[in-house]
Amino acid sequence: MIEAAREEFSEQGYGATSIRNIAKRAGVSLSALYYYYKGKQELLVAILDDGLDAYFGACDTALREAGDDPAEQLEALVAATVRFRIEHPVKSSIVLTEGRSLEPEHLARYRKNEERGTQQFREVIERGMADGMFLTPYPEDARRAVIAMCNAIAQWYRPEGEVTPEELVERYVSLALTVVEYRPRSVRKAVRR
Amino acid sequence: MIEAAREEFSEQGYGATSIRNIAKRAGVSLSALYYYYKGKQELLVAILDDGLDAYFGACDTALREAGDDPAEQLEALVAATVRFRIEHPVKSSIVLTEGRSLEPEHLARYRKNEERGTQQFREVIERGMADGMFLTPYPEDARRAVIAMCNAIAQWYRPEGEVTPEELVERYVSLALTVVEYRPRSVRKAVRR
Amino acid sequence: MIEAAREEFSEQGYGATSIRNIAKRAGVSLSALYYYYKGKQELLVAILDDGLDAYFGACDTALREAGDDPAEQLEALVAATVRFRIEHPVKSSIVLTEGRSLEPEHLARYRKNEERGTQQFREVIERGMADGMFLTPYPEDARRAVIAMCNAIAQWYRPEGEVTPEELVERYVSLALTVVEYRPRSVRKAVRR
Amino acid sequence: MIEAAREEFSEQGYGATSIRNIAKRAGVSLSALYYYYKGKQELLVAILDDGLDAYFGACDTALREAGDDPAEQLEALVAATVRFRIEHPVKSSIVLTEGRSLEPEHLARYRKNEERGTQQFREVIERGMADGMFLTPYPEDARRAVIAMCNAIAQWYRPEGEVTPEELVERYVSLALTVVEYRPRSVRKAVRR
DNA sequence: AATGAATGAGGGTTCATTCAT
DNA sequence: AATGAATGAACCCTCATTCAT
Repeated sequence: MIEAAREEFSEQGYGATSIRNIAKRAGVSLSALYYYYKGKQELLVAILDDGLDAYFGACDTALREAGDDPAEQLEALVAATVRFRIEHPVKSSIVLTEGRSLEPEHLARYRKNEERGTQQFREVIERGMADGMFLTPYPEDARRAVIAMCNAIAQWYRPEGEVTPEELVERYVSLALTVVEYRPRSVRKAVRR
Repeated sequence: MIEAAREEFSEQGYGATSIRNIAKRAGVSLSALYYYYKGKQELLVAILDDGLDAYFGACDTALREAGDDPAEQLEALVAATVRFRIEHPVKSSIVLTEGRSLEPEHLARYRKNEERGTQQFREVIERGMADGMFLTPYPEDARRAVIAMCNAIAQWYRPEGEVTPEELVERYVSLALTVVEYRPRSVRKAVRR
Repeated sequence: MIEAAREEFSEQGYGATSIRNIAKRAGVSLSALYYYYKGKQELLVAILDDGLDAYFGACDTALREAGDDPAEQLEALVAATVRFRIEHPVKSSIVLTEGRSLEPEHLARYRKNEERGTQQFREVIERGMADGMFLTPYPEDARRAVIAMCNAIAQWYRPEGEVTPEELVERYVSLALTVVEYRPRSVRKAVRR
Repeated sequence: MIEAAREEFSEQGYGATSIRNIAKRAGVSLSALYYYYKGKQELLVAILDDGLDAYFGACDTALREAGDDPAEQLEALVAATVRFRIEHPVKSSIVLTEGRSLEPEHLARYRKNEERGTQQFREVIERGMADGMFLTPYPEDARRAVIAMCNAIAQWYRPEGEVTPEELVERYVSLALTVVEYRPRSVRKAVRR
């Protein structure tokens, strides 16, 4: 039911989706849908909440398993994000595009959650800068770049493609480290001499 | 009139936009709108066509002014894209999000145009790889990353911000070169020795 | 439960009242309501029946306590009606306005009951006319006037007002006697001479 | 169209009336109805406005044609009201019952208009009291009684009945004068002596 | 060149009611 | 005795579009 809504929203956008089609797709009666959700907007809220929770859950787990090292943490975040975009392209696309369809009362909470995602990356990158591991002259833009490239995966990735998910994760981790101009400690020492 | 449509489409999405609101926003009668455009879909087509034309025009000009050097050409493409996203955020957002709202008959042409944008970047990067100027191990993913980070600008850039457009162009050019792991000829020579 | 229904019907009218709101107001589940009443219409019937019974009960009691004198009986009827309208404005308003919402099968009985109320007044006034106590040239219209003015109380009376219920009863009794042009026996004798 | 709405509202009440039935009754398409009226509520407002205007227009005319004499003016008001209730029972019933269906934004204006009707009667009666022509001990209640009895006509009067409209007007004028205990000047003089 | 009037389809939502439990 | 789940019909309203003028 919520899955059906997710797909419809994702394919046509919130505004263009008819709640009747959602019901039809879910194989439920229109009224049944209204029995469980107060309306179209509440469906969207439920979907967005779920999407954000799932994503942040994955991020938290990844961060917990990573060490303190900023590079490791950035790797963890990127890997988690890439995996999430690959495994949940529908959830991803809704979270990434339908925030604007929220009515004011739910928008605030959503924006705060969104900001939380931003902050996660920002902190890691800032710590990497402080440690001298990330050398990018534009940390904020680098952060945006990393996030944007990971998010875009949801739009183009198809499981039929030749690249395995794990291979893709590896690539994006590598790309992200390149973007922030990561220099491992050993190299830095070598350079210093 | 078309400008009004652009703004409505951009704010609410094609599906959620009412043609009446477009007319109201444009200060025209509903019938007048139908006199100039056959319908909602044709408005979208006109807007998308115009958006793509403007963007590709800017790319072509930039490429023409750049030399043969792949690095220079990548710089030109990135600069043109960033400028376009900054100066035309509305046009950009529609082109980047409302392709899915096209009915089948117009979709094919649109997809081809989209592909043309992809191809532009791909060719430049491939030439840079061939020349040994770009060292990224993942040229396709690097290309996607560059495009994604440039496109994202349309979503977050606000003219009130502290960064001037030209400063931003410079940053993104720099980031893009980082992503493809650009090594200028002189450096390469130095390294070789 | 029935009280909740009464209030909802009275505030918004039968047609505009939702059975869900009744249940909510009564603090009962929707199904519970259906367990005790077969449906919306039956609720209305119960309410109307109760309203009519209560009113006619009050009238009967009043008439029984009054003597045979038509003036006394008219006083009794008016006093009973006024009191009922004051004390039961909600019951009153439903009985007075929602008869039209009855479906045909219940309408007949309701109309007969309504007629009974009419008849009560009519008989008393006719006897007063026969006795020469009531001199109004238009007994039927006088009857309608008396009933209408008493009924209207349910619409405007507010307990916060300055007039006490008993004072109001007295006034309306007086007004009713005026309407029928009551002349006590003694006066009549005096006039005859 | 508005006439159809009037009849539906009058027969079933605003809340129970379907806008589709109004359209059907008017022989118009549903959309056509919405082309001329913004919605159900606006239809009601238009109907109430029209009803009040028509009634007050009749009152004004009647008062203008009457002299300064309070008795004459009361006669004029009663006659106008009775005629209006007879000739426009549908308009009357809506104005008299559907005020409660107004949404807050229109309610204020309506209440003010309603009050204007009240005031008209009140002033005339007060002047009659001041002149010593009306002797009723309860002028406010007498006013309410007169208004209530006139208004009730809309509910019961049927043109097939035996009483002609003009005969009814005469009766109600007479009843009203009885209610306020009108004593013509000549009589009062006679009594004084 | 331009518009007011009109339409049928479909929008989201609520309804009174039933049924399995 | 009492309820949560479910339904189909109907609700008010807005939609994109057409057409006579």
